[in-house]
Formats: sequence, structure tokens, C-alpha cells
Amino acid sequence: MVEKAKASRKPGGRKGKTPRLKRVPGKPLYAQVEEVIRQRLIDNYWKPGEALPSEFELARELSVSQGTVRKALNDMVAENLLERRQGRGTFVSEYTERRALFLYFNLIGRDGQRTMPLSRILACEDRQATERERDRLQLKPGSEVIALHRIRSLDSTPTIVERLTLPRELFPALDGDAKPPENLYRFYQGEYGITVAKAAESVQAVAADPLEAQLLGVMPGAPLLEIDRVAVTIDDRPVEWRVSRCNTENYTYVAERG
Amino acid sequence: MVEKAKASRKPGGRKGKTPRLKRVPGKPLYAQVEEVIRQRLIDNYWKPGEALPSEFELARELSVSQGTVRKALNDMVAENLLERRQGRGTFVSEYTERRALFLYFNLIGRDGQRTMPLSRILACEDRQATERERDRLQLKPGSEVIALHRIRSLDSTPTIVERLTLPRELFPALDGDAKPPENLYRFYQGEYGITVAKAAESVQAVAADPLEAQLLGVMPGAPLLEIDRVAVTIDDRPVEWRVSRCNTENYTYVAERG
DNA sequence: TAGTGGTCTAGACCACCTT
DNA sequence: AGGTGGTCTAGACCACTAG
Repeated sequence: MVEKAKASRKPGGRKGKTPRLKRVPGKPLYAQVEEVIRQRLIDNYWKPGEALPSEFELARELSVSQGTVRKALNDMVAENLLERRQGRGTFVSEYTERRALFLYFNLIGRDGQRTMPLSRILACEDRQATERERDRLQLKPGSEVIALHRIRSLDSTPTIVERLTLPRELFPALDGDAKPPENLYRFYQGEYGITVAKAAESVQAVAADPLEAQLLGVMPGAPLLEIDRVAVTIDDRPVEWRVSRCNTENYTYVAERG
Repeated sequence: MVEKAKASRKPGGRKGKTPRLKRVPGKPLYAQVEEVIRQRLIDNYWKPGEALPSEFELARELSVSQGTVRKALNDMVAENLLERRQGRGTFVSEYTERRALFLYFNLIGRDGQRTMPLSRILACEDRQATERERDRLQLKPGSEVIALHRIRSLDSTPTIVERLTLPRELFPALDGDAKPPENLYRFYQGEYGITVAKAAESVQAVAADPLEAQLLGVMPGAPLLEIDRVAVTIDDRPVEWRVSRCNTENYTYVAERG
């Protein structure tokens, strides 16, 4: 899809070879450095897992000091966009299993253990977005979506019934036959160059409907935890809407405050 | 050139004397600066709302550079322990209404608005800690606790039934007559010098029992959101165990991920 | 105007990793 | 041995707030 822009970096006219940053009133230099790097991540100029140039190289390229580059990079580490390892370099964050588990999977067992869920897809549908879906995914009327219905088990016990909606335009080649794997965010990244950078969740208690009750092995009307999540890219475009209904008899949802 | 630091640490030095920091292998200087400042917060040497000395003063006192003090202070701002305002100074965080609402109250209305709850105390009891309470609050067998039962309304609608347990030893003067106010964390801080620094929450869906159902105006067995929270001080001592059961028909619990 | 935090630079040395 | 990020220092200037 997006080609490495290295060759096209110097197509002649534009701004010369590199964006030479200069002081702008009201906008710190390090913020401008962040913008440049962020844009390159969006463009897939540096790909997930790849190493960035060293602090000194970036500093030379952008005509700022190494300390300014350092502040920009550290800020982006705090946003989970980059990772730094002493002696090795600075790398674009990648969606490993571990990362998915700790960043985006918040159901833990009574013993405090995190377990990787196992999913079974119940249905995969291709259709027009409902009004609610358009609202959540910021889509125009008439937009197509892919709707996924699956059940996820923790320790071999069916625990989560999940409905996902993806904008068709972001995932052109995805269809019902090519079943997506367990780690969807990694799949989005590897196959489509789409990186999920953050997600907003809202949580409620709901009563299980008959189908959910049957799938989860509880009584209809039993209390379930509903997690409503919209995942967005680095540049804040919605990627996925996911509604998970969880049996919390043996698992709890965790959050840190303060 | 690094100053030789003289290393004249006096063995018989008094506590009130200035701790002169020196390099220790494996422990960065800024981490030591953080420790000193953190300990002073724990000791209430600087009180909530008070201004700290300037970066330069602290740097001189601790025999480190201003940049090192800066890093320590900024780290502690990220932990919500301090606040900095350009041109004014660095201040110890205080529990304002606004702060309590945004840091520790996570039920928001359908419209995304945060509302301050209004509480009515149903019971206030003084008794021995149960085993579960001892576990959560890290108390020794036989410890006394204060148990509070209250109902909280949002927009005049009873929405949360809450049970709180406080270690008696932390709140010696608190009794059933002196009813604590709405903002408990601020109360703890102002009256007892106890600062809640962070909290861990775990969330589940549960069925309303008959009493809760009556208080909240729902049917018995209706799904409620249960939030289980232990609040701890800067030095990680448990201050309060709180179990809130919420009617989430009109409110949702929010969290950010990534 | 004086004092504070915020930004930026330059250079030194250290700890760690790869070769 | 050479390169990377991590720490620490020193000093300059800017932006904001207060008296």
C-alpha cells in the first residue's frame, strides 16, 4: 500500500531534502519534532518493529539539538507509539501478544492472572452501517461495514460474547472466508498498515438476552458486564467498534486510578 | 566537570540537616531527589496546596544541578503528586472538587457530562474488621474499622449504593456523630493529613439484592455495576476499601486504554 | 521588575548491546 | 571497539505571574 517514501523524499521542487525546523512562536521545537515523527508513523515511513535513526542523526536532519529530539521521543514513548532500549535504539511499537494482553485486554482471573482468550467466529456479515455504527465510526450515510460476531473463551470457559464493526473502506480485502486471527489489532497492522494507537472504553451492567445466556451458560437475565470500545489510529480515525458482553462470575475488569 | 561531591557524610548528622546527595551505582540522582521529596510529602513537611522551593533552591540544597531537580519534579507531576504552574511555582497536589471528580469519579451521563454526586449516609458502624476487610486493608487480626453505608444520587436520582471501610487507627477521632462530608479524600487530607495518591479498581456485573433494589428503584436481580476500590497513600498504605454498586441505566463507567 | 517554570543547546560521562 | 540510549551538568533565553 503505502510505499517507503524514501525515494520520493526528494522529488525535486518541494522543501529541499529535509524539513528544517525553525522556531515558531507558541510552538515548542520538540512539539514540531513530534509532529514530523508522528506523520512518518502515519505514512508507514518507519514500520512497526523498525528502528528509527539515532538521536544524533535525527537531530542533525532536523537541525535541532539532541536533547530536543530526546524530549520528543520520550513523549512518544509515553504515548506507547515508540519503545526505546538502551544500547540498541528506538523502535516503532508493534502489536505483540503480550502488548495486546496488557494494553487492551482487561479481564483478569480471581488470582490476578491474565489469560489469552480463544475465539470462535459465529458470523461474519457484510452490510450497510446502521445509524449507531455510523455515529461511532464517523462514517457517511451509505457506508459499508464488516460485522463480526464471536465468542471468546478464557481457560476453556465461554466468557465473552463480542460484536465488532469495521469500516469496509479500511479493510478492502477482508471477507467472510478469510477468517481474521485472534489478535485483531496485530492483524490490522500487519495486513493493512493500520495501527491502533488508543481506545476509549465505557462499561455498564446489562442483563443477558436468551442467545447470550445460552452461549455463556448462564440464566437469561443474568448480569453481564458490557464493554463498549472504539479503537482509533494515531491520527484519531476510528478503526473498530467493539461491544463485549462478559460473564464476570470468575473474571473482573481492572483499571488504575490516579 | 563533575564536582567531587566531597562525600563528607556525617555519621552523627541530625535529621533536620540537609541530605547531601551523592552518586550511587545503579540509582540515578534524580531518583534519589524524588525519594527525598516523596518522603517530605509523606511527612507533611510540605502540605497540600503549599509551594515547594524553586528548582534552583532545591538543586543547591541537594547539591545537584537544576536539570536533575527538574526531571524529578516532572516525574512526580506525572504521578499527580505535584502541580507546576509557569511563572508561579511547584505546588503539592490538593484534593479539589474538580480533581476528585476527574481522577476518582468515573460515572458519566449519556451526554458525557460529569456530575457531582450527593450522598446520604444510611449507617456508620464501629466494629472489628472481617477477614476480607483485613485482607484488603492489610490489617492485623483484631483491628478495628469504621464501616460506612451510604447512597449517592446523580441529578437527584439514587444511583449508587456504597459501602466503605476505613482502618480505625488511621482515623482516631472519626465517629458516627461527626458525619464526614461529600468529598472524603479531601476530608482525609484536611483532617488527618492522609493523602490518597492512587487507587486500584476492579469492576464486575452483579445482581441487585432486595435492599439495593429498593434503594435504587430497580427490580431485585436487576444488573448493577460493582466497583471495588482500594485507595492507598503515597507510601502505599491502604486508606479505604470501597464497594460501589451502581445503576448504569443512565450512566456509564469510563476508562482510557493505550 | 524580579522570580518562577519552560525550552533549548552543548558537551561530558555512563551503562548496555552488538560486532 | 563502536554505537546506542541514559544521566548529569551548565548556561542561555523565553513566557508567564506577581508585586
